[in-house]
Amino acid sequence: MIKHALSVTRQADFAAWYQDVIAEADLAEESGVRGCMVIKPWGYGIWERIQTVMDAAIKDAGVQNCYFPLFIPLSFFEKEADHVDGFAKEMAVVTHHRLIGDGKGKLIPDPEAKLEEPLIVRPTSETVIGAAMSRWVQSWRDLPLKVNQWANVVRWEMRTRMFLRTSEFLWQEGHTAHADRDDAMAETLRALEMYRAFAEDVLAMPVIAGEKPENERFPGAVATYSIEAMMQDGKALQAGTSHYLGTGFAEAANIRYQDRDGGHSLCHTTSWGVSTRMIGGVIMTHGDDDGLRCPPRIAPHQIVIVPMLRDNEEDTAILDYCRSLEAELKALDAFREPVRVLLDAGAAKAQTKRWGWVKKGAPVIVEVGPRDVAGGNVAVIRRDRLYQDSGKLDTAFVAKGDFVAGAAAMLADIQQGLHAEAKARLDANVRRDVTDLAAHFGGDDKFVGWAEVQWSRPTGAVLDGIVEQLKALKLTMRNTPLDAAPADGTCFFTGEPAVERVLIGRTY
RNA sequence: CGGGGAGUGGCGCAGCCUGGUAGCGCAUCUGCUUUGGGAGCAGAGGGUCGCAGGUUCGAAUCCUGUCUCCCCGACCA
Repeated sequence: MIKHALSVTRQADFAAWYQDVIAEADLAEESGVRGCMVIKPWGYGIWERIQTVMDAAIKDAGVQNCYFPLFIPLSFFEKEADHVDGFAKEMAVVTHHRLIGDGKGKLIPDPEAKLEEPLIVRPTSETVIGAAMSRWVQSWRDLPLKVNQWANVVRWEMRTRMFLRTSEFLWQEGHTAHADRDDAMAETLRALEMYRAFAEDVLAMPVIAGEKPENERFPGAVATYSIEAMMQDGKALQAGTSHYLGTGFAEAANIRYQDRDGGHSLCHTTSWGVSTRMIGGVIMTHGDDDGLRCPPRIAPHQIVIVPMLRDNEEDTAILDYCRSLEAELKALDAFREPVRVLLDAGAAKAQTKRWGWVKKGAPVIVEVGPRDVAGGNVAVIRRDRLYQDSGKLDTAFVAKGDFVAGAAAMLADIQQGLHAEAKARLDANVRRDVTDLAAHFGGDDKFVGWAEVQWSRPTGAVLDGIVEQLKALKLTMRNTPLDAAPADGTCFFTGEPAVERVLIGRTY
């Protein structure tokens, strides 16, 4: 019987387990402000890694970073009807700019200081960036225009969950303007592919990229694409979105250009984003009953050295040995970056530190005690295979030089192994033989995955009916995978000839 | 917004029904003994019980009001 580091298992209560991982791995905590969290150093360190790698990919695509205001005038939203319809229910509004005492020891908004026009705390920035684009785009020579910002946004969600849906969250939002549909659509799909590759290669999180059905589109978009990841409980997580916005936003913000022939045309715009939700995805993709398993590429520390200090004269020798090990490891590259090493020489007990790093999911933990120093060894624990078959902690005692020589390859192996494990789970849980959704999703299986069915892509009332039918089973359509096999049968819902395949499942 | 739960040392909780000025575990500090699967023993410090009223000789406990957070649901880029 293995003694695990967490008190709740995934099998027993997945939701409680998720919250326990966040607490035990020191990723984040409740802030006392409704739906908002404090992201702690380890959690924020993961976000910084996501930012670093994603930012490089964004810049590689010729997109430039900018920063736009947190506050957006209400009138900006009113210009695009679908957009405001989609967000109206969840917008935080600033109405006053000053407080006064109410005479009872409390502060209240000063009625004299009411804003003439309310300001919205941005839920997304299409409108304010569109206003800038209308100034910046004059000629066909100004296109394409591609900007991105790293920012916080606020959406007043009814129900929040740490990382997955918080009232305030951190993200990047890319916004581009193009001369025509083809160029804008190419950009939309480029961003989608960037996200797919990022999720797979960096987060080790396999995803399915596809187009969202009409009812799941971003408010105001002509087409919305997503990457969908499967969590260990079989639910889907929308981990990134990319939208082709057509000319609607360009019309609302008056983004026009003069073409080669002297005529004026509306731009075609796109927007795309990923957020701190990705961290929730990493937790539910790679976490186990001992906490998080952090993929090496986003681990703030890839290798943590834990000296077994005992407050005696041996400590100096142990620390010297650890420092030389740290220096050797830091000189290495893994994934074409310097290896990130932490020598945890703090005052806590060695065992406490070890289990702390296990729960945080540091990919490799290296323990160094007096016996290792004497023998020139290190004791290595891989987070992706913590236990021997016997249930004992799997600590490998190897020569220090051998460990250093193989460290980069070990990190690559862990990264690859985590991906393979998650990919196998995704593949095994997408079912293409489902004939009865109620039976499949209503059975005793605790963690049902997704069903892929053929459909005729109906619209309007027929689509609404399907959505209602799925809703009764707590199901939604995730996306129509871009790389699915061509349709060759009839629609699961209407019986008409099918045109494509669509994924169905429960979602976060 | 509907349903449920919770606000008591840093954290997690008990006490409340049957009022008598607060207790436990973890953490912290000190000492000694330990040390490669989360140490043991002894001792110490730290809270006036979300907030505001009320009842009472006396309120964490009873009453009224109020605020906040969490969970489930509805909703949702």
